[in-house]
Amino acid sequence: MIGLADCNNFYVSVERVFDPSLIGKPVIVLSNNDGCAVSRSDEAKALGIPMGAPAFKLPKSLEKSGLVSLSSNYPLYADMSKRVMRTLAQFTPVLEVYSVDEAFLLLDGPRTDFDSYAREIRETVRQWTGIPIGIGIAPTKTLAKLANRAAKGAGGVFDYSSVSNKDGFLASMEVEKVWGIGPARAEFLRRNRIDTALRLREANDAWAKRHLSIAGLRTVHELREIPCIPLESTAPPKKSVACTRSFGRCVTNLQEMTEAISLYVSIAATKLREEKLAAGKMEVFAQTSRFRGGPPYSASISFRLGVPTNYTPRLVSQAVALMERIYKPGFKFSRAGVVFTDLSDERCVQLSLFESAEDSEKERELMKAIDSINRRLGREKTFLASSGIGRGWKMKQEKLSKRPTTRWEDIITVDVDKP
DNA sequence: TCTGGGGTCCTAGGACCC
DNA sequence: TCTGGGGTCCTAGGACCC
Repeated sequence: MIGLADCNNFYVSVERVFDPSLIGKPVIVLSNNDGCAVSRSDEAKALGIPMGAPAFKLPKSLEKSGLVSLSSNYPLYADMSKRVMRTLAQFTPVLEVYSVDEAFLLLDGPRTDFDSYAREIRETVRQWTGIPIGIGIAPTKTLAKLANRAAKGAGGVFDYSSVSNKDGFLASMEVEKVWGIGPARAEFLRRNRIDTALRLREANDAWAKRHLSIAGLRTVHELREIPCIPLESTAPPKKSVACTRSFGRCVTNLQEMTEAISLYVSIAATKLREEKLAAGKMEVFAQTSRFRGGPPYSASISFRLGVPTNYTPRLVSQAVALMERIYKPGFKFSRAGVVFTDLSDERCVQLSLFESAEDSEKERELMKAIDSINRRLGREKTFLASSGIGRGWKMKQEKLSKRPTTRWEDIITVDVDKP
């Protein structure tokens, strides 16, 4: 049996832990630039504020209702998320952290009274962290997600396996409530008279595969209590790392665009290093706003990095060059970003210098970078393979190692671009 | 009239999730 | 004036290979 634990109104609940005066009030947490509502308390939902509502469009009258709008504080939410997950982990041998506020738990164990066990888990999380959660229980992940929705109106815990009228339960669930059915598929399904989870469960396999893809067929099977989506206790390695931002105002010159992309690249490169990853490919994009007037423009360009790297200076100068290629004067830009893909572990890293190799300060910088890589790799020596190394480098090179190597993971290449 | 067949790899775009 | 950010997976189609 699988449990899905989900934090209620997570960001708002975290804010309430640190400021209890917010309890009982309508509260929303806003996205970057205080753009739109990304988390709402029950009281805010009752005022009719939809998910994603733009803050500037909220009627003034809501202030009179006591609405509190907070800027988001993601490091705080990430920290609280860890605390909640650590608590949940005490109750299960297999915990899959699915998102910042959700986790699947394997409930097969000595306890078979799932409902009271889930209530115990729920109460412990509330006592230890202050965060209210709901738990849905079912034989498959997809059904556990549905059960979790039902838990909201059932005292925080809902066990699908103990439901006597399962058809009735599934018939009461609209098809877009099913995990994996988004707006586009829901509209398609409704056109084909499939408007509830029950009707989707009864769909023809071949038809479902043709129109909903293999993932949709899995969803159908999961509704039939056939597990198709396994629990994954260890997170698979990341396939991309990104930093993208909306500006909050129009940007109409290249200078600001390159400044923005430089910042985003350094943020994303820091993430790479934190995860001990190196990127093999970088993609830079820039867009105009789809909400504002003016001609629309959206462009992206990708660049293969040759030897993977997470070294900020090299990535920044490359990203600036890419931005210069896609930027077009005359457009009002509202968004830009960088996405790193083709990730590998950072044993294979390219460093780069953009000043003269004879510059002693730059030399020290590079040696520091190599030292820090060696420390992270738990290695005494990192091998240096490069062309274009000036006289000043010969000695350092020998100091590093003379051992020949042919394996990529032993190689750090150093580009020395003279000004 | 009639223009192979089978495979891989890459990319772009769409859909979905929180 | 002001409309989020970071991910994953799937599919179709093109380039390329023999």
